Amino acid sequence: MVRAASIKDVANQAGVAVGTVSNVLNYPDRVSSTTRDRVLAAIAELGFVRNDAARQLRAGRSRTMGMIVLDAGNPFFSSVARAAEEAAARAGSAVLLGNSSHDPRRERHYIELFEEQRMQGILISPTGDVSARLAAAEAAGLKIVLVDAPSDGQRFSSVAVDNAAGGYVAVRHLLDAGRRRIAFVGGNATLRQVQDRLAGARRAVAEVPGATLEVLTAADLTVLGGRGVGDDLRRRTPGTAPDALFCANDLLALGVIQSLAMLGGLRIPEDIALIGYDDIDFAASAVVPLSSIRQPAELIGRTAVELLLEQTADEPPAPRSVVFTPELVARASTGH
Amino acid sequence: MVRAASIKDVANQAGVAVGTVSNVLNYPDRVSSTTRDRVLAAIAELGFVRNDAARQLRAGRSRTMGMIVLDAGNPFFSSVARAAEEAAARAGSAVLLGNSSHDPRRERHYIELFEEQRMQGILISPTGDVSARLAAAEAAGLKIVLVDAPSDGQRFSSVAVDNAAGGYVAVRHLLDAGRRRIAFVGGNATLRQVQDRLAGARRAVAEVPGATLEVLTAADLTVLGGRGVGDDLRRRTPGTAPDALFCANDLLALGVIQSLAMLGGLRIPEDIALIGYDDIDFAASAVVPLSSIRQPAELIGRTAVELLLEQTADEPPAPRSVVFTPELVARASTGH
DNA sequence: TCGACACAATGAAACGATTCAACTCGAGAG
DNA sequence: CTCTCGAGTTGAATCGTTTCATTGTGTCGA
Repeated sequence: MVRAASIKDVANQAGVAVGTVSNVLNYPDRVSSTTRDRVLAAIAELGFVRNDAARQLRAGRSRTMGMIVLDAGNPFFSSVARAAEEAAARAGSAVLLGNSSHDPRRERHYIELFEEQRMQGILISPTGDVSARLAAAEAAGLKIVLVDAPSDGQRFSSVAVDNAAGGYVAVRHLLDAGRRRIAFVGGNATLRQVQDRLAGARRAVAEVPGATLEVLTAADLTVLGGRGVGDDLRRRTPGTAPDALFCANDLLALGVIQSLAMLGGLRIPEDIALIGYDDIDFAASAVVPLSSIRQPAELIGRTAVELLLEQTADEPPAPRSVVFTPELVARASTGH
Repeated sequence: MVRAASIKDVANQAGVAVGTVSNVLNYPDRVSSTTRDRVLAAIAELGFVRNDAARQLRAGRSRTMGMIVLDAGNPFFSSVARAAEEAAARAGSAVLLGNSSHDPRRERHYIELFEEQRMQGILISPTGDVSARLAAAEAAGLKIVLVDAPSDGQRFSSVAVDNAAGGYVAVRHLLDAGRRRIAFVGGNATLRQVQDRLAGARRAVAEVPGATLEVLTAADLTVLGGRGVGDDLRRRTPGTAPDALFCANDLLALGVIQSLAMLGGLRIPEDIALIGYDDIDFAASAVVPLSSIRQPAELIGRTAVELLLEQTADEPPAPRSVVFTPELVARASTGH
């Protein structure tokens, strides 16, 4: 096969004009059934597949949307992505996924890729402050929806979960269990979600006299990063370690559990209580079942697609921000 | 903004011909530095972004490749995908991800999407027998690499892990621990990987007189599916349950652990030993640290991209099949 | 002074689909 | 028999880029 069949080849084969073939593909009712059958037969015979680049060039825009997630390996994001794909498929659209891995360079790379491809829009969980870059993409006609991030001054639609509330609930839960020397385990400090969870945590601690909040930094927001923090804690002199840990996500918390519970030293929850964030499927099956803050991942993904499709209308409404409320799930790691 | 800036607008702005702008973008050395600077200034001023659809239309093919995975929520696949993305980025290419979720319809949808987009190629973990569909895509010029699946008669390049060997090693390990009433927990029976792991398991059982192999079916290859199997086992009359379980993947095994160890009844590994497959990060931090069969996910992803790039050469070599060997990781769930 | 040569820059053609004004052809009305 | 109408079909123009043969310009050697 030297060259893929084009619409022109189909037209020749069927003995009709190219415009007619195009009509068969896009407006079947405009074509008489005999002609239509002849064209469809030619298409089947030649194995013709429409060239989306050409269609897009003429149409000015693609029908697919791009999604950029912070960590495709995090079950929370894969749930969000999956729900988004399904919602898009139902609407006759498609989602293609890029994984920034918290790396602004890779994120930028995907934004540019999507912009070059003139995608319908971008669903993005930003690594940090990319609003300038996104504004440029929007100026080029892409619709932007921020996912799991608050709207940037109503410029873009967004779907988020109230991270400050989540952080507050998590630490409040630890305080209610009688813990006072709380530590927050975060990673990349520039990440908005993490900042907000920390802010909520601070607010909860401030309400209880005598309670303190220490901030620990993990290498990254992964199981491995959490294991590192756990290793550090085990090396502390007894009594100086916190009596409760609030981890910025479940992966971190699972890493801490791996380090503490398996390699010995501190016991969970007796010596140190632990709560994570996201309530991923693995949280319930950890060595010590992990308390967590549940976020409605599917709902987030679905809503993100809806917000984007809303913006693709001829007269798009003003950008909207949807905020969900997270929910405490108490398990053994905090004494339940 | 009515319309995104085109190369023609840039040419006007800079006072040069469109061909020159194109040269600045693609062959900067062909252009004098003064002209180049002028063009670059115009590009910056207009916020010009190359329209990839037009470029592709002219070039005949995209520079990005599509990847279709069976389950983006499975950490094994997300590791593979991530490694592939990185390898592609290093080669100046990009990977966009689609998630078939074991659904042949969604898989087909993505294949067609990639074909319409005239992607460079497709990296795919097929759900079942899609070789006819893939052959059509190949005839249209896409390069195909089968990922985590054996080659289909050398027609396509492929990168796989010897699943039969993995299944054999897993069950051999259970037998060596003195277990005799083995059960295999699989899901979708049409999945080649699962079939092969079962075949390896059968071979190991056949070598030991008195050993038996029962096959249990999970609703799907997820944590939830495993939990269902665990619930069934707990309801069996004592003594009729198997004394060892080989799960087709770690998600299943973790689900079984959730059901058995947490809700009580059978103890792991005393009453029932357990081994999974993939050795995902969460395996080590389970309630009972999970023995597993490790697959080199990063290596698989990287190799897949290499095989694809190999095929994009002007004179592509014959398709190659790379097969890796899995490795036993023994932990507490089998008595270590 | 002229020709040869390299280097820059030009601009028309091509890629494959969609769009749309124009055309054809019967059927039905007058 | 002519006119109108509308359904069906046609094919040229268009989208934004790349390619490449052609033209223009300046330098150098003879």
